[in-house]
Amino acid sequence: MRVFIGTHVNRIDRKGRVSVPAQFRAALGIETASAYAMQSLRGHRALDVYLPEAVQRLARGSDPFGDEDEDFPGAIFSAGRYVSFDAEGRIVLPDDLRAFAGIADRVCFLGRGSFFQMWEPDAGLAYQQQSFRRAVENGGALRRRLAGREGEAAA
Amino acid sequence: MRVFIGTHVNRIDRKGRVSVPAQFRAALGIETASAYAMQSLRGHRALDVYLPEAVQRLARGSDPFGDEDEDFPGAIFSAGRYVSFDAEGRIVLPDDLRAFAGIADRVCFLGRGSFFQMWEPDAGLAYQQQSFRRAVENGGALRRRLAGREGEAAA
DNA sequence: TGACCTCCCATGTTTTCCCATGTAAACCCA
DNA sequence: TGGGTTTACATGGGAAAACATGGGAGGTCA
Repeated sequence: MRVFIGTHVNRIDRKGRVSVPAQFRAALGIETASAYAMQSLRGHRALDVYLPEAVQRLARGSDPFGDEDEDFPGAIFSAGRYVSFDAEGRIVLPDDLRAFAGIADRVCFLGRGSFFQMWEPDAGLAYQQQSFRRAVENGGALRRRLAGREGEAAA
Repeated sequence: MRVFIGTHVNRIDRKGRVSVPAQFRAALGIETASAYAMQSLRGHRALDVYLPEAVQRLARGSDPFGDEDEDFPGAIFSAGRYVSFDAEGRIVLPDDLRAFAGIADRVCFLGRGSFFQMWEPDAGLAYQQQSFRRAVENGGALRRRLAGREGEAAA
């Protein structure tokens, strides 16, 4: 199973290229030559990056969002872009996406399980800490899920 | 059943490597080449370490296009890292996790049953003693719980 | 033709792999 | 049971591989 985990900060060179952390590339799968990057649907000043399959699945209409919601799929397909990797594992970040996230010369990669995000480093780290603090406050259920103690003791 | 028991203090070398106590490695299982280390969800200045499956379990059923609630387990994925063992049973502790726990050149490993923690030694030992004292004071309830199980050794 | 993009190569740094060593615990045998 | 020996473990360091990063050449599109 592919899981995006951890926090990484990489530099953007003058050509607009940035290395995607090797761990994330591995999680995308070696056979994957591209990913789908879009303005965050979660209201963050950040970019969400998905597996190409995830977007295709959405395009086929097999998503949990009903047909009555035209905005959602529309937003997904107009606010995003496929980004492809060069031989060194870098992507070129399009200017408009970069502007949306306020990214200048460094990118903060946040692993979020089934996808990952790209942030301006200060904002990304601040968000990470804040959302982690929330998780601690409400963390009982999460802890049980991690420890494998919901139901039975497996760990 | 895999149980993490006991307290150990090991050194971090100049490359950031630290030996995981042999007992804990055995509890993780020889087939386990890695573990999941993350900022403690318990509000401690420490790192919680789980079996890799724990994260898989959490990642499963997480929809990349899910609603705002996904934001919540999402914090777990950015707050941690897979750490893998070398042939000598050591892991390298990432700088950010190390900073979070205030760990300099020594690590205190605390077994906590279904997982274990890594602490800065002074803080970890203080916490261990304090929580043990609390357990003694509330011993009645604890003993009743223990009595319901077959014999377990305490550290 | 010029701006831009992509593929390819180069380089310094970090990480991983492999082997060596000191020490402490476990084992064995008289 | 005492002493010697072996094994397991934590720790250290060098060499090789992986990685992030930088820049140039050729190709493309307007």
